[in-house]
Amino acid sequence: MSNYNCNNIPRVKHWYDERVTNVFDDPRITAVGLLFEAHAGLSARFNAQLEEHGLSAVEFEVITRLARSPGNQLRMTDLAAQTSLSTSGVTRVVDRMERDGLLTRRACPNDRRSSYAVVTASGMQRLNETLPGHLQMIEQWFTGQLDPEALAALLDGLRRVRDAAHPCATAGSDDVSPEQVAATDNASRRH
Amino acid sequence: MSNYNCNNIPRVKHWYDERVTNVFDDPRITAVGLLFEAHAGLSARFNAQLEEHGLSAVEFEVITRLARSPGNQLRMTDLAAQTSLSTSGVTRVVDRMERDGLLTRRACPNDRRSSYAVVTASGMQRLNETLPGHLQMIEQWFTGQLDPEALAALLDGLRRVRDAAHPCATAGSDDVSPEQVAATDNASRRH
DNA sequence: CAGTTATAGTTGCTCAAGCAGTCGTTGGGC
DNA sequence: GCCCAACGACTGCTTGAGCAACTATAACTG
Repeated sequence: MSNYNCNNIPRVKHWYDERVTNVFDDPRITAVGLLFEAHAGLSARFNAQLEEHGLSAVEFEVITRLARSPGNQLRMTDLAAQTSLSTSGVTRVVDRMERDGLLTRRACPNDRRSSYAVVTASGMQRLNETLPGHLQMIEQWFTGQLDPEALAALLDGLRRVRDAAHPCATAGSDDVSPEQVAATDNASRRH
Repeated sequence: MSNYNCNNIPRVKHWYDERVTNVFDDPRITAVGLLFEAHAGLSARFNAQLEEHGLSAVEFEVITRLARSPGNQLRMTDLAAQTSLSTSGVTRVVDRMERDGLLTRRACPNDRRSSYAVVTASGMQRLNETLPGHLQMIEQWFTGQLDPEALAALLDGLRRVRDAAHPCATAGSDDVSPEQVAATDNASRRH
């Protein structure tokens, strides 16, 4: 669904305010629609594949960000910062993932307030099982859809939009971005 | 937050599997990161502006899709199809918006199972208050960030990705897309 | 060193959303 | 005309997430 007729609307005029009835053709609206739909479509594909491996998008992002960090670990707060989850959100994801054996908590030696979330061997294994398929999905539905120049142009445009609109990601390192894959939804509320 | 250091990780090797430690540089990952972060950034900006007018992203999408439909109304099911909300989700959003006076339900004359969600005058007014600012946001954070050719290239790329990845939107009409603005999150689960 | 303030993480509460089940309605096959 | 499958909307239940309050620790200030 979601296809359907998607409204072959005859663009009727209304007594209220006829601006409203025409405004929807605005190229700006179309542009946003494209970006958002591309995102939604990719999310859907990715989620399906991740689910095959028993991971939600958020979990995948969490485990990914941990795995790429030194020692396969990150303090809860830093994890929150990277995942665009709130700290309480992180507490709970880590709860679930710890329960599932993918992660463990480890006390931070120099700061007794902090604790690390650490990927377990089992978590690494899960990630290794999941990643190749994930990359393949990206290739199949995204990067592989365009020839190199078109892709470069697309990424270039995206980068500029990202740099403008994304309140943070720009700050820390310049091309940090890799794999917001999960964030996506939540991100909205916080920045 | 979410900036922070975003990990200036020295890309340590681990005994588990060194693939994992390098894989994160993969350009495919970066590509997805850009798209998702651009989306997240724009969502955040848009949400902030919508909130000023007392609308959530979902509500904005709902009212927008209704307003652009003949008679400013749509059957609940069709609305669900267009918004990438489940039908029960639509029931509830419409509940809330009806409570807030933005929408009304109207019985469908020829099919007693169906009912229409209709935008009220107050709802139209709210939309009219909200839209100009919204368009301005799009301009400011998205389309205005790129010169015309770059924008065209970006949109072209997005369209191809969208057409490939978005399970539906392609079906009904070909450029239906306008304003998934809200969807974005949910979409994932359904397609 | 004492007292204050800031930080890290967790927990209670609320809310939005989906799924699955329900009820009424419709339409097709006989 | 009767029966049964399909459909449209709604409701109960569960889940995931954020906010705000709370606790313990750390850091600062005098």
